[in-house]
Amino acid sequence: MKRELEQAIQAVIKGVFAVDVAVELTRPEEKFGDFATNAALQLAKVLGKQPREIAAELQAVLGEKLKEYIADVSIAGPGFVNLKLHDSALKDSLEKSRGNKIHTGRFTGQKVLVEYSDPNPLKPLHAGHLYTTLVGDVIARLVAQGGGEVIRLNYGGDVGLHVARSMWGIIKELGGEHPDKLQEIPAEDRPSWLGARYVEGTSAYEDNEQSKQEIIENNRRVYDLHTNNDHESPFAQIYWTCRQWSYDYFRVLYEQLQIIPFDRFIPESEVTELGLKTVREQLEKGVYKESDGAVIYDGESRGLHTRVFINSKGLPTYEAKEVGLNLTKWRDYNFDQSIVITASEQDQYMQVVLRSISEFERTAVERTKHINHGVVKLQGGVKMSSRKGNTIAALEIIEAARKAAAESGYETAEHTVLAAIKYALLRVRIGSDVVYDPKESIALEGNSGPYLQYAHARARSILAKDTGETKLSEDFEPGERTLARKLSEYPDAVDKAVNDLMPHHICGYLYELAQSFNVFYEHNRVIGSERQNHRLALTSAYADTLKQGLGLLGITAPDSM
RNA sequence: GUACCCGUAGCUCAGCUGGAUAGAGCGUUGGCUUGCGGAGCCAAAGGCCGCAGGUUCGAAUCCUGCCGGGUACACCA
Repeated sequence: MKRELEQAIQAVIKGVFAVDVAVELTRPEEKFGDFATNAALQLAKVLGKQPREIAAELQAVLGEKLKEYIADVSIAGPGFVNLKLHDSALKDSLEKSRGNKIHTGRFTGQKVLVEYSDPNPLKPLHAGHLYTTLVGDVIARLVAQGGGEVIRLNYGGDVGLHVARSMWGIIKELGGEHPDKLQEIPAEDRPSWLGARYVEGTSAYEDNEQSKQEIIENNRRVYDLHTNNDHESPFAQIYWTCRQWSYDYFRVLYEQLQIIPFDRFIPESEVTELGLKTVREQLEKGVYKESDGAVIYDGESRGLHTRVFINSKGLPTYEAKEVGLNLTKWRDYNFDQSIVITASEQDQYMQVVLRSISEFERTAVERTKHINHGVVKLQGGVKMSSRKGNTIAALEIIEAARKAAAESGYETAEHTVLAAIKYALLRVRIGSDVVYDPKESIALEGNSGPYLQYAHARARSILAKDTGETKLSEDFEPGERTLARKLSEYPDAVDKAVNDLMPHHICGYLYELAQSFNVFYEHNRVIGSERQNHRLALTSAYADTLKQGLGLLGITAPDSM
């Protein structure tokens, strides 16, 4: 509806003023109308006329040309042209979008890679992983909604200094390289046990020169064990066992979170060789340079940071592996678009890597989009650094939510806890930091996931009372119209979320929608009313829209709670 | 020091490709409610949109500077 009107208005403007402008309709306050355009304001300068004068001309022509849809055209303020739909047109637009899967088309026919979550084996999962996992899941859903063929990728560092640190802690705790001793650790303790070993290894690396050397040696041994395909040596056995523990744990967590499964896990060890090889090749072509025995990319002369890709020991750093990852994606998928979602602290680093790759694989980089997100803080605002071990663990967030649920005073199912967490993290614009308040997230009043679940269940319970005909009528009473108008905005909200790849637009819309319904419901009887069929239809459209929107956010909407 | 991000109500956040009186939620204060799930509804108080300039008919939104916070800056990821 919106798009048709925009095109029609654009054509009218061209006809009347012989000017091409991009008309974008906005949703003004209800008292002004259903749609508004500031085209007259924009045209004022071009045409050298008063905005209101232009608006008046538009008003006359639009009222005539669009009378099929538009009941009223008015001018307000400095020169806004406001359009009010006929009730029948509003009804049509509701029915058209009803039940149909909306494809905005932004990604139609495109193969789109979405990489997110990216946990490292042998390292604790922190709150940021939880966040990036949830955000990534929804972004992938949005791409699919936009008609894209989505491939979900999960990249994880199973080689590198961080692994070497954990290995150091593990071996020390086991009193030597004794893989058999690992069996003594109960399955449920393994994630936290590994996490503790990582923290020990990290402190040792920082505080003790001898330990540091041992860890550096571990790093080399881990790489070697991959090149030699070693599964036999005690060191290798420890490594593979603990690596598997981590992957098992990730899987459990993802299932708990009810995210759509990944299509592929790419461990760093899989792309290391390609990365190393490529960087060496491009070193000869002059893309990378040697400096102090290391291979670097000279970002500084291009306004970026200079970063090391291969260290002076000949081992690849994260940068070289990232090169390998990007080329692997490009070769394996030949994607139309590749989206990578990480914390914003990686932003400048990623720029360097991509910039370097663009010198020899330009198209791949042009099609790559890096989305930064902020960090998650628990309500007190504690900062986190996994290296220092003072991280908020992913589980802490979940436990905090459960605790708040237990104290909430209503019966909370697991799906409600999940809804609380997801919604709380998703409702904030991607890029800014998120302060997670467990109590607020689980609350049934206010802008929360559980509130929306409840709102949905409540509407369903009305519908369950009467199975009579649900049919929209041709006219709306004022209270009904406000709700219908809000309902008709759903495609716009989804559109916006898909185009910007910003889930919070959907959160905002859904919450407004629920408020609209509550107002309607408070003042208008549904069952037993003369307009029962009509109002049931409205309620039904509302429940479906809510459910569909929550679904896009990966949040379930049960019929009762 | 350099670069990037952020600064909107007591708190948590929308609004930022410039446009109508800057919006929500929580909290605070007052009211509604013997009925479809009141977990709601109605209303009030609460804002130099960090500060100062600039561009513009028009700036929370764009530009510059400053202040405050975060992050990253060579062999970690």
